[in-house]
Amino acid sequence: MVKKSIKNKIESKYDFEKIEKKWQKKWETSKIFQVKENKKKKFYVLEMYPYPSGSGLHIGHAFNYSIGDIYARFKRMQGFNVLYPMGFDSFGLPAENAAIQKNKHPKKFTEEVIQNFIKQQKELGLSYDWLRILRTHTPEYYKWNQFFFLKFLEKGLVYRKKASVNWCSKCNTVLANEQVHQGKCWRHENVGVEVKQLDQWFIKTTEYADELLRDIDKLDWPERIKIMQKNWIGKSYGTEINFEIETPAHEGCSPEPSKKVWPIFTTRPDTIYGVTFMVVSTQHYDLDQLVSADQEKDVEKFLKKIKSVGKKNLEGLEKEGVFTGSYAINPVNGEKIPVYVGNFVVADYGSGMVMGVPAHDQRDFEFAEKYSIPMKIVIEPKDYEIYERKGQLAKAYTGEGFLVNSEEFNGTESKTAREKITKYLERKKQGRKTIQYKLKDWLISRQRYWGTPIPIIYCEKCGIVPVDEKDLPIKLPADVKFGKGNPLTTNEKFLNTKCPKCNGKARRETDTMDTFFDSSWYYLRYCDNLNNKKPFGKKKIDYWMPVDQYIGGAEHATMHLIYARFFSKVLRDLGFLKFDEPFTKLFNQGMLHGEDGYVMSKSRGNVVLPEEVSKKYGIDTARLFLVSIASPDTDIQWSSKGIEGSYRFVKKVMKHFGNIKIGKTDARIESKLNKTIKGVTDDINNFRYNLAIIKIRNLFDRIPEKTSKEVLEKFLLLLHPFCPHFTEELWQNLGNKSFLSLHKWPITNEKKIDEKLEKQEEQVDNLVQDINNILRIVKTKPKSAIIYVIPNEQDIYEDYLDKIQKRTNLNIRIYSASDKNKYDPENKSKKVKQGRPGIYLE
RNA sequence: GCGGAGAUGCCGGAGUGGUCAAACGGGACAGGUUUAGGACCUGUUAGCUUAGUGCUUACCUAGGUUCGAAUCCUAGUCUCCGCACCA
Repeated sequence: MVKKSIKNKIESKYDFEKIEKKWQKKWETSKIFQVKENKKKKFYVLEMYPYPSGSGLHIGHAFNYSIGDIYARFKRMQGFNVLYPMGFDSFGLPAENAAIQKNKHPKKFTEEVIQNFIKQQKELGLSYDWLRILRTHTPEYYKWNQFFFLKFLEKGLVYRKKASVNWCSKCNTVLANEQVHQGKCWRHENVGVEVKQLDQWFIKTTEYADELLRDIDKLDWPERIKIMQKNWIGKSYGTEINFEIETPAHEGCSPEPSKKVWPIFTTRPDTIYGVTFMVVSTQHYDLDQLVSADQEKDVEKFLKKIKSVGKKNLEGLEKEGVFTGSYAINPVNGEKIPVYVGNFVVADYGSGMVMGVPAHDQRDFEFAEKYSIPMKIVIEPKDYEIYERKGQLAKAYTGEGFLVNSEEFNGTESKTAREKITKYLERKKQGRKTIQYKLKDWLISRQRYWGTPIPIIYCEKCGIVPVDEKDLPIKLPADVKFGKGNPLTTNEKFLNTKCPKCNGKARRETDTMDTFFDSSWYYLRYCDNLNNKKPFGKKKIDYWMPVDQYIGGAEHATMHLIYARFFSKVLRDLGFLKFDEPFTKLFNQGMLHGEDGYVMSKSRGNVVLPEEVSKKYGIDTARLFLVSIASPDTDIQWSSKGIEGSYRFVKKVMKHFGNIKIGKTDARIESKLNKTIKGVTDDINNFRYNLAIIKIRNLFDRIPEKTSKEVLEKFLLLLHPFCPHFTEELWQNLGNKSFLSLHKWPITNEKKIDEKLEKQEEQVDNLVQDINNILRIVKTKPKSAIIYVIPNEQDIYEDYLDKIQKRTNLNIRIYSASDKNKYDPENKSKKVKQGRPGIYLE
């Protein structure tokens, strides 16, 4: 009882809990953050929507969302019509697994989690337009995934192909790459993951590779993300060369010896005379055709060995291979060279086969050395040293030089030879100039339940038939049995259907879509999320899109951000949109680490919950602190002591506004105010929130006890995006009836910025320092200070008299140096200079 | 291997040619206030030196450019991140 009353006494001055609840409620009931298209200029602020995980929000999320909310509030105050929505990426494997573990249906589980998320997000004071919420697991949303899939199919951007998947025989299901730990299933340590070939759906992202690459330069994105995307797309120029390959007769499949032309891709056609072998990937789907009867056993043995090693092994894997029994003919000189199958060739880059030039490629060199394949030098560098060592190659020479052992091309410089040889091959119809990308087509099939069903039907007569648009959505059946693999494959009700073409017996596709499909267009749906006739209305899209400011983590640099860009481009070509790029600007926030320096996680036990922080300091303080630690694009660390500093500031502001006296303003504070407005506006615009807050704090330190209402109001405006709740409260206390949230952002009045006045501040600081310096040195304990100033500076120091007294803890008297009646026992007035007064302490 | 980012005082972190012994916050220390604790206020926080001064050493290391470098260049060390046998 006693304790409680003390607590109340202390905290009665700043009851943040009450204030925050009050304003959150007011914002909600007044619907001020709900937006519609209008004549104002729009601004679309978007945070990457979260995956609703069971553990809820931690303070790191609060950091992420604060960054966006501050920006949205700022832009709103600047007069833009701001679209700032939130939604949930609610399909996906983790939900399915979590649901299975907790024996709860994924839908129920997910929706409960989302409810909790929303509650937590609302408590952070985020200014979302909650009417625009979307959840990807609802048929209202995923219907359009299916719709777009069909559109893509129509346009020829979808195809079906065999591809390898990770398969656990115990789980009886496909595993995601993250679920494969060192070649074993994540749940069954002793079950090796098999690589199975399954028919899978692909989207032709590669069709847009070139445009995706080209348009990167248009984007106002962090440079490193752009570079990552460029590398990911990986464009390289080279030559495609046709090698004829002879495979000896093979009883059963091919009784006659077969001849087949294989194209290979190389960036170094200048080394073609140095080819001494060929290597095909172990994963190549046509590998069988190359293997002769004699070599069949060896190859099989080798393939088995490779598979048991596991797909993704650590670096430094030794290059290995075996002879296939086939020979290739070098198109330039007719040489017959052996074809190997090797573990170091990537199956889906180029044609899955490479020409081996051991003298001029390090990988080929290692392979040739191991299997004693001859090496032929065809490029000689300008300095001959490399080759004179022991008469043998120590390593491949991969640089430029002049051609040797290359018949008519001898003596040509390697760079020109690339052109010449390519042209030569083109003339002989044995090759052509070409471009290769590292970017691969997008495999969207997931053999899992919790995702969008792929709208395809397999008819016994007609084969693969797309679902009719009018039959969408193909709903995910609710009543399913979990346990063994994808429950859709055993759900007869779902499986059995009729062929839309012939009305005959047919089965549904049981694969669902990769959730990156969902996230590739969700930003469009926000613009018109309640539309049940179309994915979105054209007018609305034209008004709101593209997203002006996208905010999210760098971990999405290559996946989501490429898919979304691709999707937009396709939709543009399908006539749905008019723009090329969905996200004009991108900001990558840093990661918030726990107090121990590690990433926040439950298992580490370093998770800080926003509720806890809120309870102790209020969410305004938490927001302020999170963005003042450092620039928001760097990784930051939570500090339970650091937040005290922000709390102190907030309390100081509350206290100051608790006993203000409205009076006149003066040039000094006006200058400081306008300088601050200018700086803060610029800082927020560029996400330098930490610097903006420093400027705001500096301004606050200069606000006198008695000042104009306008100064106080402008201060609140500047602070509002960071601390929306208590600033609203103080705004109201000043007698305002309207929302601060809707008030216009202050505009800098350049005329009022006076550098002279700013300099005077510095002079005063210097004086205080000087006095304190003397105080430190002097052995006596002076009680007062006499200051001698040049006559025209007298006013400056008198203005600051109170402050100087406070900061030095002395009585201060000021005399003009020219004053004849001044008290000056030690003649210190002699020391007076411009901007530097004389000081006498006693 | 390739590509990217970075290294600042006790800590976090600004600063990217002079206005820098270097913003701001935290911590520590000192003083004030207070019945006490807390809270609050003020100051100090590289070293020496001085009634408010001056000097030296300082922004990863070693060189260099410059009248002048935390900031630019060269080399190196370390840290973090992305891709990874892409022919």
